Amino acid sequence: MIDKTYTPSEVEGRIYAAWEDAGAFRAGRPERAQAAPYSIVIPPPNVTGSLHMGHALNNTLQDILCRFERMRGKDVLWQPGTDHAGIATQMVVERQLMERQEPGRREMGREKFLEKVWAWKAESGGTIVKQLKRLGASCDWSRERFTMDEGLSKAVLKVFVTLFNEGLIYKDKRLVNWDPKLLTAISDLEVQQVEVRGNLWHIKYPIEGTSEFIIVATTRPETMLGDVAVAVHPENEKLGHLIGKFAILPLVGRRIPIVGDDYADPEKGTGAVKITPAHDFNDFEVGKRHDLLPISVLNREGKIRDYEKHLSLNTEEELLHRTRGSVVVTDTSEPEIQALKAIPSELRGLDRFVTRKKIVEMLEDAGLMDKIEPHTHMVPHGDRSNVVIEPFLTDQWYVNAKALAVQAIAAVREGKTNFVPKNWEKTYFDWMENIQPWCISRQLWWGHQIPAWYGPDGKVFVAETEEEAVSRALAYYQETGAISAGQATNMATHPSKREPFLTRDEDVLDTWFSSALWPFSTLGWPDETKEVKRFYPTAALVTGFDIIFFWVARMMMMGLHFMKEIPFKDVYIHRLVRDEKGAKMSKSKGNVVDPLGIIDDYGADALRFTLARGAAQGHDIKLSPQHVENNRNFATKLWNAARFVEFNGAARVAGFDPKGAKEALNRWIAHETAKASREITEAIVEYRFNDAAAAAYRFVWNVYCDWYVELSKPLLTGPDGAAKDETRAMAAWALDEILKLLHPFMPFITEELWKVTAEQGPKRDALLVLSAWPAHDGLDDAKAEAEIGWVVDLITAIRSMRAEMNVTAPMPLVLAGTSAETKARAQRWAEFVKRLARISDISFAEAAPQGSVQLVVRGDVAALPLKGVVDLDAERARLNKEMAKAEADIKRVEAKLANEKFVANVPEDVLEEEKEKREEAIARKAKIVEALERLKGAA
RNA sequence: GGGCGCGUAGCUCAGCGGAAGAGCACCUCCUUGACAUGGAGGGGGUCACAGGUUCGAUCCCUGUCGCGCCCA
Repeated sequence: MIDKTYTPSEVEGRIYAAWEDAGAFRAGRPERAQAAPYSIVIPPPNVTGSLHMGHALNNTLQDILCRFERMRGKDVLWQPGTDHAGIATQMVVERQLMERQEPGRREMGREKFLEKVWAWKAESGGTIVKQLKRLGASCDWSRERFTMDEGLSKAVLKVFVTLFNEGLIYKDKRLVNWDPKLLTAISDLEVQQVEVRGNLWHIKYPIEGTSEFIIVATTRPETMLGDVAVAVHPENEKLGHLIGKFAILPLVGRRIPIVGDDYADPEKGTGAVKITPAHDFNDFEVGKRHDLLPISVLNREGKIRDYEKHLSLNTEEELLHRTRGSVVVTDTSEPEIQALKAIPSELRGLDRFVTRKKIVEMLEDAGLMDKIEPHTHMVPHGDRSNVVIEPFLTDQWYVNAKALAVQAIAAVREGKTNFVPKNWEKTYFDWMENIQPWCISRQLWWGHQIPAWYGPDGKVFVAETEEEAVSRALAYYQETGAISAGQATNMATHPSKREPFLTRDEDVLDTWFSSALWPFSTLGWPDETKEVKRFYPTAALVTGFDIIFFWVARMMMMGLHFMKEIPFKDVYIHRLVRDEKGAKMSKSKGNVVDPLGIIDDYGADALRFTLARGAAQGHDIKLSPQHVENNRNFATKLWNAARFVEFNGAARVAGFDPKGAKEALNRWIAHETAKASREITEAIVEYRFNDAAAAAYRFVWNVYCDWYVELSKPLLTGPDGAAKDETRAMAAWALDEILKLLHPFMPFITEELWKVTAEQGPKRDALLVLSAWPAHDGLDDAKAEAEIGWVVDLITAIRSMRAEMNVTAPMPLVLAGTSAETKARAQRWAEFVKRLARISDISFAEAAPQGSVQLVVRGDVAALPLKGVVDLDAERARLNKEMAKAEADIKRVEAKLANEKFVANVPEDVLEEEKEKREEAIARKAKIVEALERLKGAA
């Protein structure tokens, strides 16, 4: 017996467990050994993460694809896992240490700290996995991977070393985006531009040997300590003559050249800009063009350097702990030392923002501040730390992304990988074609430590294992005579003796470096596993547009370089889930909707169906509780339809073939089922999730429930016999097909119904999740459609008239001047029409009785003798309205047909169609005229 | 400044060359045996604006105006 109501919270956990117990999600099930493979890798959520609405959408869509393809018989691998989220995880654990008042990361040292991180991961890292299960995600959890696990780490090392040996990874001194709070480099992509209201300070720089000034405008006066030039546009009429002269840098007295460079926009600010190559990306380029040595005046914490204390960019505290491997140790040049010495002592060691204030005061005191203009501009912020990012000159590891991008661009150009919707290609190309070197080193501890070892002279040895790096290094230094054979042997056999002769790079790789390998590293690469062979390349990648650069592009590069093949055939890009008002969900706005809360209240199926129905390509989804409620109602509707079927003894019949149905009603629902399954299948294949969901919704509610169930009632409650048996079998069959068609969208309720409906009829072979997707051939039936379509239209027309005329009482129906076919049809369906349209009796006549209301249904006249029952004036008004419509239709079509050019240009079938339209409209008008005549007679 | 996208019923959105659609909301009626988490019916749109292409434009092109997002 099916319960009266469906309670998701009582069912979902049990159903999920049943799937897992059956190993339903496992790739490589023996019976599918010959099946085509289908694979998707999950965009790995952060191990620190918990499920938000974006995940819910992303994973619902992947789950629809996976369940669909699994039902289509494929050997599906949905590869799950999480990434180690270097910065985020390290921050979480450090915060935890602080809260517990335990020693900090530096105090406990790298090894101890990493133990703490792993302990944290073991305890809290599985949150999101549990949450994905509540959503119904059919991942192969037996293959769950983690970017820091052994296999993936092996892949990372292999890739790093290979690219290094190929010259595609190298160390370089460049400006990076430096996070002065987290004390690490971050990539361009981790920087958010934030609009900030600041000032444009106009500062007077004295011109050497004159009493004149050149005025520069800047948003960052504190960087003037590191100025190396002033630039003006070479064609600047007012200032051009100053090129070649020198300015005297205020407060420090350093002499700096005035150079001509078209970077200085004559229209902007004062037309002259200060050049600070060590603290600005544009200035760095200008500096290079003019051979100017950068001067770094800030240390890694964003404080003014103090040359008396130390000359590295590290602070004193850092110096105590540093080893030579740290990339931040940078040699300081002699001119730089001189420049640092010139910095007023009261500024040294001050924070950058304090310095700004102080410098402004000092300049004002010196009378060198020309003016201060309020100025709103974009300021880079770290997306994790939320502090202002500092362009910072350091040694870091880079990937030559430009070289790797060539193939990645070509693969999309050649259509090997397709973006859906297609227009994302443009975004991809724009970025790929202007790609910058990818900074992959991070000054963190949690991550894949860079496999590079340095000798005493700074020479670098890169290898997958320490043994290999050490042996190569020792051989090298033995050859150069730096060490003796004995020393070499000693260090080779005793790891503890290596330091400080050989030290390992302390830094780790960007988390995205390991994520870039995800489509193959998770399959076991670099080992030659059967999974790599079978499941690479993957079929589709489903992700948000925000990580096209971070992730998609990099997977393309790495996949093509190492696997010689694209990582995925299709990239489906979905949009954002917004709140019901269309605002972006954010913690600070407090409008975040928790998917787990929605699942608690409405069930996972309702949430999934809502997201699927909203997932139109290229559109954000506005999620309102109202929509979720509607889809919960849809689930209820389905549940009740199943109850109806069960009550009426409509059990499945073994070997039932819908093709053999005799009853028009049954042939009709088979026809409609085939149509719906075609629509749904095509839509999913084309990633039109909203269309697929809408087609399913329409079929279940507006076809099966509204008409098939209603029309089947007389048969099901009527006398026993072949027709009743057939209807029972068909009702059950169609319900089964519905369960299958809805399963990818609403897996829980459909699986539950699959189970409870199994109590009647033959035993089920398998869980719904593993059953076969509907493929219906030979069920299309135009004749059945014409028959049932007529019944539906007739009933609808009568109901409509009733509502309009406000007539509720039963009434007789007279079919006037109908064809033999219609007459036969009416006789066949008399009982149904009577029941659903509240008709007391059906009769036939040559002409409609006087004073009757006449309806035109598919060309036939249905008359309802309502003299004295309805307001005939109202009926006249209704008919006149109909007539106006018919006349307008005729007029429009005739205008077209009278147009010579139209007749000449239009394709034959369109012309035919138009002619038919005309005939239909004329006939319709005639019927209306006739009806009006009858009415006249009745008055 | 460059790029992408969007302005269609009160709301959320489909449609994207041949007679304006759905869901929700709204109004009217209905506790008839699956379902009131329901049923039946209805009203409601110069498809942002202005040009152009076409026999024909919500759909294609150009421009304007609004609104997003991404990259400088």
